Amino acid sequence: MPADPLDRSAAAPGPERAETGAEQETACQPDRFNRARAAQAATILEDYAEMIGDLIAEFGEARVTDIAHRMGVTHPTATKAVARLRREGLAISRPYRGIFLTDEGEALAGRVRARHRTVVDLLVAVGVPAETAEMDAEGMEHHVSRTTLRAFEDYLRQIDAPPGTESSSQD
Amino acid sequence: MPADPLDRSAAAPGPERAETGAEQETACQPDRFNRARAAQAATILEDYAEMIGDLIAEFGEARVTDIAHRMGVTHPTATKAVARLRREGLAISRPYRGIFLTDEGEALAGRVRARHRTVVDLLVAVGVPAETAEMDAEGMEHHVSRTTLRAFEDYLRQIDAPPGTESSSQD
DNA sequence: ACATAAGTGTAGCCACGGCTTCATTTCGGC
DNA sequence: GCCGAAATGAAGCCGTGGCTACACTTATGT
Ligand SMILES: [Mn+2]
Ligand SMILES: [Mn+2]
Ligand SMILES: [Mn+2]
Ligand SMILES: [Mn+2]
Repeated sequence: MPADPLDRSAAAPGPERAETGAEQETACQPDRFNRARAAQAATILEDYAEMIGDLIAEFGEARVTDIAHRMGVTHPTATKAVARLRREGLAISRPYRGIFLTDEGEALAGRVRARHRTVVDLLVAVGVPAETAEMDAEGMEHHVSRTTLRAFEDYLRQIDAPPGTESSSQD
Repeated sequence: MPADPLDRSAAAPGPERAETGAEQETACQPDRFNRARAAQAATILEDYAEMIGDLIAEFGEARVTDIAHRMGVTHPTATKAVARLRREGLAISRPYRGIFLTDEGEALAGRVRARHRTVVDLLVAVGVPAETAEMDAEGMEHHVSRTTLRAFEDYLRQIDAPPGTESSSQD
C-alpha cells in the first residue's frame, strides 16, 4: 500500500499542552463517556427502585411478576434485578414473598421519581408533546446531573412565575 | 418454613389487586422502557461513529488507538466496537489499517453530531452551565427522539429571535 | 382436601462491552 | 536494511441484562 499519505504526527492535537488556561479538549472527552457509562450502569437500579416504590404504593408490596410486567421483561430478568437491588442494600425480600425497599431504596425511589417528573415537565415546557416527553424522559433522566436538575427546576419555577411579576433578572 | 408471619393480604391497603382498568394505564409503561433500552443499544454505535467521523476530519483516518484513547477505553474494546460497526455496515477497515465510515456511517455520524449540539444548546438555553451541559448531553442525546429534537430546534430558534422583534409571537 | 393454576426460583443460554494478556504486524530511527 | 517500539489483532475473563425451560411453592376453586 502507498506509504500512508497521512501523517498524524503533524496534525496531532498538540505535542505541548498549554496548561492551566486551555483544557486539552480531547483530554476531558474520555471523562464525558465514562460519566455517561456510569449513569447507564445506575439506570437499571433507578428504574426498578422507582417501579417497586410505585407498586408498594399501589398494592402494599411489589411482586416479581408485576415488576416484570411493568418493566416489559420476563420474570427471571426482574428477579435478577431484584437480586442486584438486594446486593446494593436497596431492597429486601424473602423467597416467594413480596419485595420491599430499604430506607435507602425508598430514598432513591423518591429522588428518581421527582427527577423523572422534573425532566418531563421541562421537556413539555420547551414544547415537547406530553407523550413524547414521557417516552424520552425515561432514558434521559438517568443522565441528568444534580446541576442540570437544579437548572431545570429553576427554569420551571421561572416560567411558572406570573408574567406580570417581573423580578426576572434578579433572584 | 415457619408459617410466614407476613400475609400479603394484610399489608395491602386494597385487598383487591389491579382488577379494573389498572392494567390499562400501565400498559404503555413497558413500551417506554423498551424504547429506552433500544436507545441504549444504539448508544455505542452512535458515539463511536461520531468519534470516528471526528478523527477522519482531523487526521484523514481513524486509528483504533486514537478511538480508544478518546473514548476512554482500551484498544481491544475499541476494536470490538469497530467490528460491530462493520457488521452494521457503518464502517470499513482492513487489518492494521485505519477505520473509515461508509456513506451510511457518515450520515449517522452527521446526524449524531448535529443532535449532540442541539441538545447541548438547549441545555445551555435553559440555564445549564456549558461544561455540565456537555457532560450530560453525552448520555441524554441518545434518548432524544426526532420529535423532541425538532421541539428543541424550534425552541432554540424561537429564543434566538431578537427580543425586540416580536412579530412572531402574538401579543 | 386436593387438583390445578399462578407465582417464583434456578439453571443455563446469548450478546454486549468492559478488561488483561500475549502474538503479530507495521512504523520509524539509525 | 534492521531492530526496537508502537500499533493492531486475537483470545479469553468478567459482570450485566436480556431470554427460555424447567422445578418448585403458593394460591385458588371445587
Ligand atoms: Mn428511566
Ligand atoms: Mn423514570
Ligand atoms: Mn453520546
Ligand atoms: Mn455525543
